Amino acid sequence: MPVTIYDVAQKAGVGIGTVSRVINNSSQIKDSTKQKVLGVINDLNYQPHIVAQSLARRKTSSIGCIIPFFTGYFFVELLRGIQRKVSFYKHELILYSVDDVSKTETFLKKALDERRVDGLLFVSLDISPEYVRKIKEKNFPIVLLDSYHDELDSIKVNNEDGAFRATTHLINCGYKKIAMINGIMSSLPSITRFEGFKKAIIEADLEYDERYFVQGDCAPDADGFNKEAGYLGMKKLLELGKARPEAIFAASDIQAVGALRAIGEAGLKTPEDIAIIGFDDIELSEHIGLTTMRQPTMRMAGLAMTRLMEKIGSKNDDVFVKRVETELIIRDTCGFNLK
Amino acid sequence: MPVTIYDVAQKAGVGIGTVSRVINNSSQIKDSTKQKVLGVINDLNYQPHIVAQSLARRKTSSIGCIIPFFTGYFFVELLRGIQRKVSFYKHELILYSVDDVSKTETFLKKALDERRVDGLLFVSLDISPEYVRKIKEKNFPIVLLDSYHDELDSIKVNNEDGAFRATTHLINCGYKKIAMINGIMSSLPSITRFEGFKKAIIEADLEYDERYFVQGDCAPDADGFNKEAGYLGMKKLLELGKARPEAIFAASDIQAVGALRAIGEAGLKTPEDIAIIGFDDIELSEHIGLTTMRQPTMRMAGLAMTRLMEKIGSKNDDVFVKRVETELIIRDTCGFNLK
DNA sequence: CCCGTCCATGGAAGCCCTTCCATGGTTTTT
DNA sequence: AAAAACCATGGAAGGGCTTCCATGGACGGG
Repeated sequence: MPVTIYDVAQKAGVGIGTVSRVINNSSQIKDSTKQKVLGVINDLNYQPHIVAQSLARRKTSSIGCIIPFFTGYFFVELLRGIQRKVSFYKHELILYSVDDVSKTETFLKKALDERRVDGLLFVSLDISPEYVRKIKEKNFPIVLLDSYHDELDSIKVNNEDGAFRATTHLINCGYKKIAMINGIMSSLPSITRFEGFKKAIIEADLEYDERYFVQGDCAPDADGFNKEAGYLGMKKLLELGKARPEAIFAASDIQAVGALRAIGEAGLKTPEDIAIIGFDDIELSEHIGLTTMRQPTMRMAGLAMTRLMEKIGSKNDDVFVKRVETELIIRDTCGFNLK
Repeated sequence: MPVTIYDVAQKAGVGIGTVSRVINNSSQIKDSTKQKVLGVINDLNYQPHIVAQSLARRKTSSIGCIIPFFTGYFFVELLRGIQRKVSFYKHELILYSVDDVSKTETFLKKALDERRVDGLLFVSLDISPEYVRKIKEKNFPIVLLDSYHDELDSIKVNNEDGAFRATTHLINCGYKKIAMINGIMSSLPSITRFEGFKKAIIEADLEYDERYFVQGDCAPDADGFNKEAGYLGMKKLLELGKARPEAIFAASDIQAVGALRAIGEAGLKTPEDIAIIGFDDIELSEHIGLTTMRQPTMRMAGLAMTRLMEKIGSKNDDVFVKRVETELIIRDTCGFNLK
């Protein structure tokens, strides 16, 4: 039988209220009493029962994270940053990883209705109007990370600018026939990255060729930001034969990896035959020398968590939006270092 | 104010016990009553308060996972399998990711003493005798995954055999000068993989050359199973000049990636100049054509979770040990397909 | 020396469920 | 027809904490 606050109180010859005050570091306590209670706590090896505390405090000290865990390593790196901050705030992280987009709502429902978490980090997914309404209604603390909705707090990356600069970098490297491999166009990052790509092409007075824009073919429940999509997209571009592009902007590093494979299988070399730039800067990119636009994952995760904890503390309801910038990381695949 | 079981009971004109029975699908309930209560639950949009349920049931419906999240993608893939099963069992997953080995105990303490989780999955880490004792004492449900202790349940991979077969495969490909890049030798997988490597070398009547065995140099808190360690290890082997090995067995895929980079930087090619085989079969290995020993991550995760749920259900205390086998995945880097 | 303050403290009530026991009604048995 | 067995149900107790309110002692001021 676990030791409870009553055992401690009895053995210390004080009331349970006093023990509770000691545990919670209340100021209204005589130092001698505090030491005595602390001694007993130590002797009995007492640990407060977190669940009971949660019930009484009406706080769970845990935050939930709804994240499409399985579609890419970008998320893994975000998760890293999140976990770090969660520990820092002495909270627990409950992971709701979505491997099938339809689960998003199930998880939202759980988090909102069951009151198991104090707040929610909602990563890279779309949120339905119905749940936005529910969230506003309950004034439930939530922060969108790498996602956006105008009524909710969000940390997002400047995708358009990132795509613009990625494409511009390829242009500066001297390429004229530039293609883009994108995710499915129903996702916001896909749309904005495409905008940036197109803008760069047009501002440089290059011709926008529809054949040079391919969307990730993928399984119905995925988002196209994966290896296969990159591979298949590249295949499609290679089928253009002589008209094939000289350089590729892939909307994610993992797509770039797939594309690289297709390029290799075609007996071509990077960057000599086809240059490529990715987006994300996931860990493996460094190893394969992929030029890419780095998303500041740690920073994004940190900002999101800080904001979330702030909201949990004080339920203010102004909408907070933070946009972070990407950084061009030049490696081998863009051909920049060839000159 | 959230709606409670009392509100439901009152509105439905029944007692709280009855409502509770409906929620929990008790058999002892007249169907007409059940329907009536269900109706009210729906009307009021009632959701049981999970924390209160946990307290009353003395179950949290959540399981914890202590995992060295940040040292490799192998863990990410295990986590994938774990999460899938956790959802299946309608539980929650609390993630305790260890980025600094010293945190292991902190997390163990939390999980054991605070009673926030019903059980624990302990992945790829070492557990101190003190905690083994505590666990046995409390009969706390825990399963070690990719780790081992003779008094606790564990799912482990046959590392020795895997390493043996990996090395043998290189031998079969015709290489004679074979090196191994390993993690730090204080970790069990490192030790057993080394055993397998050595056994293969000796059984093939090749000479075991000490210079061909390098341990991952790495940060003090890491385990050497990472990219840098692979990179540095390979550099060391390349410094051997003419005496350099013809083929490498890397104890993890991510080390192989690092090694590959070092090979590339030295102007050498794989597998023509130096062949390499990894261990793990992480997702990216397929893309870079890395020959490797696949660890059945999904299966391991599934087995561990199944066992854990079984233990949570019925506290039997026999020790369960399951050893799974690796699978040779032949791709490009071993040179097998060159012939 | 008495009264008003202020502190440290005890403990009841409350958080929201589950579960056990008691109850009254119904059905079966003899 | 009475006794026995059975059911569905209500609600108190209990799970382990926090917090508010009441209390009594110490202390300063008049």
